[in-house]
Amino acid sequence: MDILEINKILSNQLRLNILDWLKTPEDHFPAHKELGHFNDGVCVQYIGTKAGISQSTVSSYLSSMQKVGLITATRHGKWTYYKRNEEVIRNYIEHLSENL
Amino acid sequence: MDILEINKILSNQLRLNILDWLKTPEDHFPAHKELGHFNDGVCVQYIGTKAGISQSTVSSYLSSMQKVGLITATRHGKWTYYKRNEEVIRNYIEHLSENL
DNA sequence: ACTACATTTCGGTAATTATCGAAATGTTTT
DNA sequence: AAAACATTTCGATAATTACCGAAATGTAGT
Repeated sequence: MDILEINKILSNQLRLNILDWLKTPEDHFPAHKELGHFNDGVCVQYIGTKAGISQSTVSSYLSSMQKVGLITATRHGKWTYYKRNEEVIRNYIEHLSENL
Repeated sequence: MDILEINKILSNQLRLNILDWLKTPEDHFPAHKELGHFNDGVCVQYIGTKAGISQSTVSSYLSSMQKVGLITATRHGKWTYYKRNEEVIRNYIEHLSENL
C-alpha cells in the first residue's frame, strides 16, 4: 500500500469526483446500452464525458487509479469498465487511522 | 475542512515525515535548551535540520500545514513551535471514512 | 483478415509545486 | 533602540503534474 502515491492521486479534484461518482453510478451515468447494469462499474467514455476531459486524460487518470488499486478494470466486449475497489479504499483509510 | 487541500499537503514525503516526527518529538529531536520539553512541539529550525531542507522551505511547508489546521504554532520567545493538531487529523480521517 | 469503433500510448505545452538564497521582518536581551 | 539571532517573505529556476490531439493498438462482428 503506497500511501504517498494514493495521496497524490487524491489531490486532484477531478479524480476525487470520479471516485465519488462511482459510489452510485446509477445517479451519475446513463445505463449502459448493452449491459443494462453497473455491476462492473462504468466505461471510460461515460466517465470522460461526465468529467469533461479528453479520452486520453481520463484514461490516464483511470489507469493511475487502478495502478494503486483504488479501482478495478473489467473488459466487456469493446469497453473497459471501472469500479471502486472498496477493500483497498477501506484499507487505505484504516492505514491512515493507524499511521497518520 | 478542505479535503482537497489537505490531500495536496499529504502528497509530499517530507511533509508526511514531519507529521510523523511530531508524533513523538523526543524520539526525533534534541530537547530544546530553553524549554526542556515538547509541550508545544518543535521549533522550525530543528524540523528543517532534520528534514534536510532550507529554512525558507520548511517555513513554507509548516505554514501551509498550519493553514489547513494539521498543526498549530505557538511562539515562545524567539522561537515558533509547531505541534500536531490531533483533533483536526482525527476529523480529517473521520471525514474520509464517511466520504471517500 | 478487414471495418468500425473503443481505448491506450505518445509526444508536447501550460500550469502547478518544489526548493533555494537573499532580503525583510520579529523578538529578546543588552 | 541597537545587536544578535530566529523566522518569514520574496523572487527565481528546476521538477512534476495537468491536459490535449494524434497516432497506435485492441476487439467484435462482417
